Amino acid sequence: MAAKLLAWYDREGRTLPWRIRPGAEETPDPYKVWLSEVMLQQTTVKAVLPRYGRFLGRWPRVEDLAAAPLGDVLAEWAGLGYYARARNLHACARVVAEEHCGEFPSTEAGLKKLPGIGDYTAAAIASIAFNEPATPVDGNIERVMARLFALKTPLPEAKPEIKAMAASLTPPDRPGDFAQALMDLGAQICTPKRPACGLCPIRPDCEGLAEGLAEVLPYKAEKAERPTRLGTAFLGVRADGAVLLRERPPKGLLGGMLEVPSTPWGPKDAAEPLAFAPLEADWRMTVGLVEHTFTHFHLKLQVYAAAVPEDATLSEAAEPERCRWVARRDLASAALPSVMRKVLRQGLGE
DNA sequence: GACTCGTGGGT
DNA sequence: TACCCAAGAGT
Repeated sequence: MAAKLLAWYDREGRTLPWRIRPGAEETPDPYKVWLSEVMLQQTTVKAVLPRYGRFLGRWPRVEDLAAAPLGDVLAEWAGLGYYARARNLHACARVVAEEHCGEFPSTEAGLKKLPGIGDYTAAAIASIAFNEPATPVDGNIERVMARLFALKTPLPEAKPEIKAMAASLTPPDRPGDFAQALMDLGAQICTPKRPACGLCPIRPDCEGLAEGLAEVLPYKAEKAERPTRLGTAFLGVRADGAVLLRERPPKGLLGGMLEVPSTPWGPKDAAEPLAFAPLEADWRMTVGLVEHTFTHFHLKLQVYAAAVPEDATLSEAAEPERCRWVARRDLASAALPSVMRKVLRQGLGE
């Protein structure tokens, strides 16, 4: 099975900037493997491609990343989502630079001690960058294994079983290529919907296909429904065009990123939203409603706007020590998450 | 084990 | 439209 899959991978595998082509002389750079793996966590290859190049160009070595201010890293990450990844990436770079002389640990166990590196990423780096006999299991590999073995146990209950199956198939000589081959198979052939079984190199081995279940596996536990949260945001604009923004607390949702100041987001609107305004002004509801969907809730943000004088005093309710005026031309490169870019786009016109 | 934590694209 | 889903980690 592994041999057939590897032969397919050598022939049909994707060419990606962080990947060394099978058979090449070059040896993988653990820094690049790590960076790509963290960026790819729950994120599509398409979304990562342009960001990976920018990131690497700005911070070519782990020491460069370690020396950067966190705010710069968050700004570069803006729009990619799951911002704890960027915070952990930065923390991890500092640990590697300062405590490991700039060299990543080569074992799965050593890697897993680092911030932002969990089961999957530790096994991925160990196998891909260091040729260690580790078996990463991502969503693709879960799907491929569930189908290959016609596994009817639903996820996430099936995870230990799947890990054992994948480990039993991993060839000792090419663990990293095998993992990447499974991931490419999952991304290109063994897709979640309408898998291209006719093109699959391991079709004869697939018990799921034999049982007519390839398309419906893996089974999954039902997920909770998403509630809706409401809030009111205050877009203050100075005569020179600068916008009032605020840094969010360092952890939690959008931690460390910039936001348009707002009321807390709750199941109901604040009774007196204006009590949360960052300053006294003629707030008007001209912008309207901005809607955004996060992983586990929908947000409906009512946006007020006001022209603000140069000498306006920030109110204590807005926590002025976290506030700053940002020039219009600096917005593009600021640490603004997508939901806040949506607010600005709608509020500043376009 | 169950939550929290983003975003954009595909169906 | 309303889901589903993507090279998951931390608590």
